[in-house]
Amino acid sequence: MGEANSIPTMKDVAREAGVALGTVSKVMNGIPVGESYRKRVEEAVAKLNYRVNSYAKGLKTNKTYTVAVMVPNLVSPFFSRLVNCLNRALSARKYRMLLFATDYDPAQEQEYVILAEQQKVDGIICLSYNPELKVSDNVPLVSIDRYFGAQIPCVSSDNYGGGRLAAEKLVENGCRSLAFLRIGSRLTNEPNKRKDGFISACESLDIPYTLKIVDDGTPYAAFEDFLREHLRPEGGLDFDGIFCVTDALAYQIIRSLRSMGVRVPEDVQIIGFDGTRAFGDQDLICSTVVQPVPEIAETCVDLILEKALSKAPSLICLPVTYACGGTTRS
Amino acid sequence: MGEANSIPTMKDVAREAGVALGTVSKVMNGIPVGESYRKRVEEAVAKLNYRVNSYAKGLKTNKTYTVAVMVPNLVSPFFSRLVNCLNRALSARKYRMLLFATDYDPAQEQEYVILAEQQKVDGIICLSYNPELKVSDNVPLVSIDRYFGAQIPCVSSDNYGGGRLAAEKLVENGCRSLAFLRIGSRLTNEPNKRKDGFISACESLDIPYTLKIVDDGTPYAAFEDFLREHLRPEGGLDFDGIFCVTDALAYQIIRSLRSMGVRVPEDVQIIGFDGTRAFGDQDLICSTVVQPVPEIAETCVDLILEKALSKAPSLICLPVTYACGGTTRS
DNA sequence: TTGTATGCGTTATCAT
DNA sequence: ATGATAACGCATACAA
Repeated sequence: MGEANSIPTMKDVAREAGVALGTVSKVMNGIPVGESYRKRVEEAVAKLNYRVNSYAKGLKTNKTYTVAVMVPNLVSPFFSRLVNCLNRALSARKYRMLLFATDYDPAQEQEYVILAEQQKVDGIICLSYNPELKVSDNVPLVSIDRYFGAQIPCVSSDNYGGGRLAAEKLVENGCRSLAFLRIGSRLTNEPNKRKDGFISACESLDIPYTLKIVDDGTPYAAFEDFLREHLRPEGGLDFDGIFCVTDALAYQIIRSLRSMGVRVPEDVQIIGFDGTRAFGDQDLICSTVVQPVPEIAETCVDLILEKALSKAPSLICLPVTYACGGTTRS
Repeated sequence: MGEANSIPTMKDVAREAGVALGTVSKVMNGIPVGESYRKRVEEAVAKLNYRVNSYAKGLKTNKTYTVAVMVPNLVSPFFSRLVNCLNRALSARKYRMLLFATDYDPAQEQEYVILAEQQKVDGIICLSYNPELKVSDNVPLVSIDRYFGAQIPCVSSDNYGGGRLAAEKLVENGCRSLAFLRIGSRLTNEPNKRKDGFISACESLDIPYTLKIVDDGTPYAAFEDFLREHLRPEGGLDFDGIFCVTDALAYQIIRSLRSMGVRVPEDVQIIGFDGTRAFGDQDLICSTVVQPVPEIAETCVDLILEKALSKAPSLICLPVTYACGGTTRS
């Protein structure tokens, strides 16, 4: 009795195989044992359908092969692509992913960090909107898109370079006057540098530009008002190129413009940011600055599994690329 | 020494508070203890920044408050919406999510199930493409969209009803001849019933219909060929309404038709399936049969946490709704 | 090379 | 109500 319908343990395997407990442990961990022993153990494992208990193992070894990932949500294409790549990167290294969606709520973020700490994860990868997130310093942390300080590595796209690239591409395609549109968090984060790069390029190219920047939560109508103000009676707008801070915003702007009778890209060319594709893998939504999401994911995972996290660089910017999605001339 | 920089345990808390180990355990689990004791323990916990070790706890209690979720990927909008809702549903019940993306690979699916079993999860929720998936019967399993047998509850949309609904809506909107387009797995699964419902409605309404059904992996060009075959010299197609098995397919079909000069919805009306929105939360891609994803997620989580999974219904179909996304007249 | 014994951090069963 | 102690399943140092 006792072995009937309950989950088998190492002890059961040892008894079944007629060997000692330690021998079973060695076999399960790939430590050399006599060939005949190994075989008997393997047979017993198969017969009993035995699985090592990661909880008992983790308790002993202080290693859980689990990494927590924390993002605002999974429906935004950038986040879902990111989590998808992180998941692949972790799986490839035999790690498991514990996933938390925070809905941009700082309180929830803090709560999930505590949960992850309890879970004794081997590390936390987060894209956080809580500037004062508290994390015990005995659990490795890597941040995406937000710089927390020198001790915590931050991985992001080269947002500044991406902003420059967008302006340059618009000008290359014949634009003579540009606009930058942004909606986003007021918190300082890496994506805010898209604007700085854009302005920098405009100034070195000596191209006039307009900015329309609003805080998260502002109704979209603010942008429609802005566009209408710049509509010209003879058709077109006061500018012939627009850089939108994300593809999601670009998508809305394009809709608005078309409904106003402005042609894209004939009257105005538009570049977004992210590299979003319809249904994740079909065509681009718009011309865009593509974030290197697979590389971001790989970098985060490499960092978090690194022993010497403390002497890792505090900011790693990965190169972006430009892709034409039909809302620019090329 | 030993307590200096290492992670505090219950023993440390007990010593700090000057109480017994068991007392600390009781406080951490909300079991009544004397008021003065509780206070001293709480102070010690705060001072040491103590967190219970879920691994040790899980080892004792055989309960991990963790559920494994397995889906093909996170970039497909339906999957990412599903995982997003599952995550919310689990969080709300204080459960954690272990996430596995299988990339439609049966071997990986089997491997992840084993990982989940080792992890002693309290249950597995999966959307599987492995018809012979083996799961120990001591871990609760709930399936989405694939019927594994009477012992394993399967949750899905009312795909049959959705197929009927699509046909009915097209006819309501004036269509007199319909087509059904599908690409998908040859494995029997619930979404295959969309076709059956569609046909059933066409027949009861006495409306002629055409089917174009291809296996996963077939190049999309097969559909373009099909459309071209049915192009009429005088404009339009041999049919004036199309039901596509997913929004993703509908999106491609709409593009193809427009490039062929066929107007949507003037010449032909189109309905997809899923309820996909641009960027997860913006406008619909097309007119569509909306899957009740939040309800599917809630149902799965309720089932998996249920004690008596064995006497749960073996198939639960949740009601779908129709939404106009501009590719039908209404 | 194989077996034995101890302890990881917690809960739960006991006496007290 | 509180304190001591034995498990939980495993890895490992040590003995054989």
